[in-house]
Amino acid sequence: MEPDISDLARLIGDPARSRMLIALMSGKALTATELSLEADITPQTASSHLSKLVTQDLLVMRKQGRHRYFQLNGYPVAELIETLLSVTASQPNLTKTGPSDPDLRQARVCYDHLGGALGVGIYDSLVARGVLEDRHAITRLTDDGERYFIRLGVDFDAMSRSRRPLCKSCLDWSERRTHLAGGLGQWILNDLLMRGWGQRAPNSRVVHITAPGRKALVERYGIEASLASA
Amino acid sequence: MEPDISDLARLIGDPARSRMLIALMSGKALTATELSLEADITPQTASSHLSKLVTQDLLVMRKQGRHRYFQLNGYPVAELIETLLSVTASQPNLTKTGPSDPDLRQARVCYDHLGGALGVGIYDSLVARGVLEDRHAITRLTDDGERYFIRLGVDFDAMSRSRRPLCKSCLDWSERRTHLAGGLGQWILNDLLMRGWGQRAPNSRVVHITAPGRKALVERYGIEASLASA
DNA sequence: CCGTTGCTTCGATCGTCATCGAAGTAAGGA
DNA sequence: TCCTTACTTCGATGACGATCGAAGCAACGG
Repeated sequence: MEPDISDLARLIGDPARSRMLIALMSGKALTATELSLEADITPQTASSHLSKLVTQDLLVMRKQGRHRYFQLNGYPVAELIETLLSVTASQPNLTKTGPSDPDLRQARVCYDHLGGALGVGIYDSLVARGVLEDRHAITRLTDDGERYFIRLGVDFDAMSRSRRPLCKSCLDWSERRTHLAGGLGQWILNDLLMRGWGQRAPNSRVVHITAPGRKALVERYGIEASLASA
Repeated sequence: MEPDISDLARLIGDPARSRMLIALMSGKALTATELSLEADITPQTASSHLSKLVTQDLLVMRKQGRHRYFQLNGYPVAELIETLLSVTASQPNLTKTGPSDPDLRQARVCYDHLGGALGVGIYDSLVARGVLEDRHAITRLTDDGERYFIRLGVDFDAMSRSRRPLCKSCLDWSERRTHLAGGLGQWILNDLLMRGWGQRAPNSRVVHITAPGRKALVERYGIEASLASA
């Protein structure tokens, strides 16, 4: 007898619940009210849904005074959502949305790292420069790549302490190609944001790149200039 | 606007449909009648469900006379199902099944490669022997490993012609650890079956290992003897 | 040709569950 | 203290879709 996946799938299969899960792919913790707005439902409906998602371990909840903050319950859940997004996006018969948001395709947060055309462009450039090695869809950091990132400021000692993979290929749903996940993928996104080269949109996963940030990304990662344009 | 994953999830979220999808994780093509027996529903209900699964690209169908053979629509779908299995198995609040089938945990087909304790045991042993390198959950074949598999009879030229990754880590739902997927994972399963060291159970994903097969696996892959016992 | 088997389509039935109005509790702040 | 806001619980309602009996079409084999 294998695990019964239908409960899990059915849990995600409700439109309101799936919209809330997608919103939480931003990696942020959102309140119940924020999530009800995301899903365009009343707070009482959201409350009922969120209770289910917490009971069945897809979300974790933290109380802060009267606020209830919800987050995805870790990386496996994010991976599952991204896999669903990827399969959905690659199967035209399942896609009934109109033209997708160009900003979202350009650059967006994929849980804790950068996705979209920009994320893929950085990945490709790093591979072309011998920083990463992509062999049969397996991604690893080269020795040169390690030195490259040390120069950029990465603390590999701290990163090694985590069981988190350094490089992990993450199939980008909008580009259908690989962007970088893992510890280094996360570092790249955080670095970009901390330097002010881009900002996260307040209520979506979009990452807007500034004009100076564009130049900096071209220079830093060797991406094509057209990829960093707004 | 992101892809709407709720349709896909809801499609899998029906108990009868999920049972059929799991049955097809054996990698075999099954007829509509066989699938209706798997799901314990009438043929007419199965027909209705299968039509949906084909229309929405989760399954492909081939007619042979009066027989309709259904298969999973490729590796991304298998990956999605295995991810669902893994998340389900790791979340006790979602698991309401009784003790799992020990044969299924021992050795089973995961789409086209070997999973279960045996699959994980082979993986661990290959890592310990320097055939595979598992670094931060990324799996790659070492140079020694390439020679090792050439000696075993692997044709890497033929395998390189496929875009299929050589080694891919696949998270095993019963062991919660990695077994080997990709071209080499597939080769190992096929080799084992062709040599008669084990046989597939007729109506499940279980792989039964013969007594001589046990010895051979211990010798060939250096697994612990206890792992190959029935 | 005819009976059997595999599979599909149709439509009525009924179980499931998302939804929100109403009501209530708790936290925050003036 | 009192008003506002965040959130939960309850229960009735109605939309949705899985299900199977009935019927039909096509392939197979004696």
